[in-house]
Amino acid sequence: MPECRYGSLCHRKNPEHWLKFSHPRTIHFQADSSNLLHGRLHISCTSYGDSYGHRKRMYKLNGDVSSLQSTGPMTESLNNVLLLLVGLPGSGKSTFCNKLMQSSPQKWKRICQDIISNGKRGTKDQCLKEAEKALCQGFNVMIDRCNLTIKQRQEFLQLATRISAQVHALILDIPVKICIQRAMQRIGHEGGLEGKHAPAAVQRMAQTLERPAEVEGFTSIFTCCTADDIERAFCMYHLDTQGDHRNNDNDKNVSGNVTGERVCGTSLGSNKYCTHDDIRKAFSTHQLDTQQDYRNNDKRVPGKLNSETEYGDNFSSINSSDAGFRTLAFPSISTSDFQFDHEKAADIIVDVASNFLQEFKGLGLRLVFVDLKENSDMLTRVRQKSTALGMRSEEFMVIAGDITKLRSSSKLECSFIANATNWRLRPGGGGVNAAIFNAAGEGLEIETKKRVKTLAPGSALTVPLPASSPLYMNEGVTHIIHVLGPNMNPQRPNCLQGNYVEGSKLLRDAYSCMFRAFASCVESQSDQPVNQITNPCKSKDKQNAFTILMQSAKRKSWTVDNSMKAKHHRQTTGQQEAESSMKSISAGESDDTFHKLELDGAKSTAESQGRSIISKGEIQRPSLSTGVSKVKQGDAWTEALRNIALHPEHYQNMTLKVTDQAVVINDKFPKARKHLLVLSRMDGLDSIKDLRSSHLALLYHMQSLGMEFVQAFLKEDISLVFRMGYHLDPSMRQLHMHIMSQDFDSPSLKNKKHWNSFTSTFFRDSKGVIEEIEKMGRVQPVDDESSLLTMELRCHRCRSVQPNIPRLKKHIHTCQQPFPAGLLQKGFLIMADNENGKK
DNA sequence: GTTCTAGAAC
DNA sequence: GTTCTAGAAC
Ligand SMILES: Nc1ncnc2c1ncn2[C@@H]1O[C@H](COP(=O)(O)O)[C@@H](O)[C@H]1O
Ligand SMILES: [Zn+2]
Repeated sequence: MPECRYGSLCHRKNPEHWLKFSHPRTIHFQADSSNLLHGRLHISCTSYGDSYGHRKRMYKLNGDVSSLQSTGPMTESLNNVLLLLVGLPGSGKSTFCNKLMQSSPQKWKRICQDIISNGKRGTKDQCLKEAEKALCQGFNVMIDRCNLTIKQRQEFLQLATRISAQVHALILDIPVKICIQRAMQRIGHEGGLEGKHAPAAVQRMAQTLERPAEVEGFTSIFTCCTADDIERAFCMYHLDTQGDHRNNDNDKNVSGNVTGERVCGTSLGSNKYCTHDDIRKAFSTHQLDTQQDYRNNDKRVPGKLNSETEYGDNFSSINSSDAGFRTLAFPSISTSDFQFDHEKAADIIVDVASNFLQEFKGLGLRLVFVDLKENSDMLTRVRQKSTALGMRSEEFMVIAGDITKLRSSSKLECSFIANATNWRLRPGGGGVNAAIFNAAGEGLEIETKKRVKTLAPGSALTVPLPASSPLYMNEGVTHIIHVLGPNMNPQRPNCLQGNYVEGSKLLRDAYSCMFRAFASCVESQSDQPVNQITNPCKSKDKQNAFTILMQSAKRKSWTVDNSMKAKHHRQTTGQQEAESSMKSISAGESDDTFHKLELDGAKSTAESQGRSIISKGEIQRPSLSTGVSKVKQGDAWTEALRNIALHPEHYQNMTLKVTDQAVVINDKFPKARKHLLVLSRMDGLDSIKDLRSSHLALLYHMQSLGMEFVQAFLKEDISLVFRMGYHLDPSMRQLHMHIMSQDFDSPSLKNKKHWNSFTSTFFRDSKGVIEEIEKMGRVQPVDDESSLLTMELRCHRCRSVQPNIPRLKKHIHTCQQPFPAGLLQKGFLIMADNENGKK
């Protein structure tokens, strides 16, 4: 390839030019070139493994560094610079920016997306606007956001071109593990990325990194791998108009080509400004291997993409569960032997997958659709449809290959493989099922048999592979998720005889259960010690290791061995908290009038449940009925709310507000200082499981009624935080939304069930319910619903486990931890500031 | 859902 | 002996 005569100084942006001409990475600054930053600086990288978990790189810089020594010209030429910081959360972008802002506030403007909107997170557009404004006002501008991908940077480069600004990239190439550690430890982060949610998020982001390249249009690219590098970068960009703090003793030009490598890191926090010597040192030769820098813990196993073995022991606890993506490889369900229509199936796959990825984004989950042959019909269809839908290729891949040999033949690390099984979960039958049972060895059959004997169409069963399984040893697969799809083949049992309404529903269920089983396993793994993940069958807690999921309550009656239930180990009990101290705090709105409530007795008109208990071992017949709630009926007490909702006029003394669709009352047994109920007035609607899109108007109405009251409470007491939502399985009839202050400071909160019903995923936030119905048409089932109310007591803020209710109460009384970031992000917490509250 | 209380856990 | 939970009865 001919060399472009400008080499890496070439300004052309046309990609064709870059394809036609080579641009040698070594550049030679002319002795008279005013300075490094003014010219084009390119740092070449020689791959040998890097901090983002793949390769390290050795940076070489050839250039005349004379300019680096003369502070004058550098200062002068450094104007009209748009500096894009590129780095993971925790890489030190903001620290760098803040330091630069402190040292040269007259010259620089920091634009930080996390706080651009009056101290809150804003948009890229806002950043662009602000950047343009500041540049036009004569400032240099730092863009303090991650800027990891070409796309994320593109518009800033376009802006720079448009207004003829220089655009520099400053890459903070700090190892992922360091970033994670920092992100986990920090508190009060502007962007809220901190604590236990940080590892997955940071890992996921690390995977998306696309290194800034000149071809994008950068005037300069500078990479920092050590604290010293960062200091150096600081020196380069530091523009102190008051006078230069830096050591000027070494202002003779030192010219000549210097091959550069980094030196040991020093603390960025130190106020040491670079001397010219420092700068020369920066480009003097050092061997990375011999240096003690951030990277010396990396022990990479060659040939692996992103497995647990990627990192050294020191870091295994973080990386083992969150190393990059967690991947599920899955075959097409029901389309071969069960003869499901391919077009319909492909639509369902991409639809369910994209909804799933949307819902679980942030967990670092990846789905890989696998088919044996490159030219297979399903592969082509799924590929086309997922591309057309714009699904992100990092999260959703379509590949041809043997699903049991993904690592060895495709270098794809998949811990989870879905199996299109038969209803008896037996090996054989040809196709994927035979291949997987075969590859996994008899351990899979044994582990599967231990759990269930049969599987219903539209459901999934997760089975951890024994550590001795060849599939685990050779391919790194830790779990098989068995799935049974609908059968359209008259030659096979349970043929749906062309009923694609039911068939499609079941196929959706099948994929949805498969994906959820995957997600739930990944989520539960993140709490487990490493050895339980890498050796799945050693897991004591079988409920973490396998999950059976059913889409509807009908199929929920499908039972799972109780022996599999998580053993709940209690810790020792300390002294009990005095009940009286709880009583002294009035539990909000509790009111004597409630105690006068008369129950109308059971006057239920609703049809009986009609849910047949399906015993294990029976072939599951798909059902066409849609009623899925199982709110108990018949007992008088279950009707109390219903009576109020249907006859609010009889209960005027207790209704706080009555509209045509809903009634607001105080909870008779408040579980927090503020605890109201918004009762729907719709007869026959008892549970969120019965909700469909036709109920959306009602849900919005109930939510806005709730908001009215919350706002009023917040006016009274700015410190309160609220959630509004539904119990997944309410005990009382009549759909009702809880409005709860998050203090849980009430004597009526007495037991584990109370606590878990408001703090586990048993509590479904109104906003989330509405979103699920809008997107999926119904509320999505949770994995392992039965254990939600009996699981251990955890503080709703810091998630620490508490041994019993009195201790829990004592703990939450003083726990100051922020609420889990997920709740904030999803907008489930409503507070005075409303920073992350509902719309 | 709550109340009540036996007996497990401490 | 006291505290706490869980399950039966309502
Ligand atoms: N008679 C009643 N009047 C008002 N609230 C009640 C009454 N009985 C129970 N509750 C509350 O209604 C809620 C029903 O819970 P759930 O059915 O699980 O959503 C609980 O918070 C109870 O405290
Ligand atoms: Zn806490």
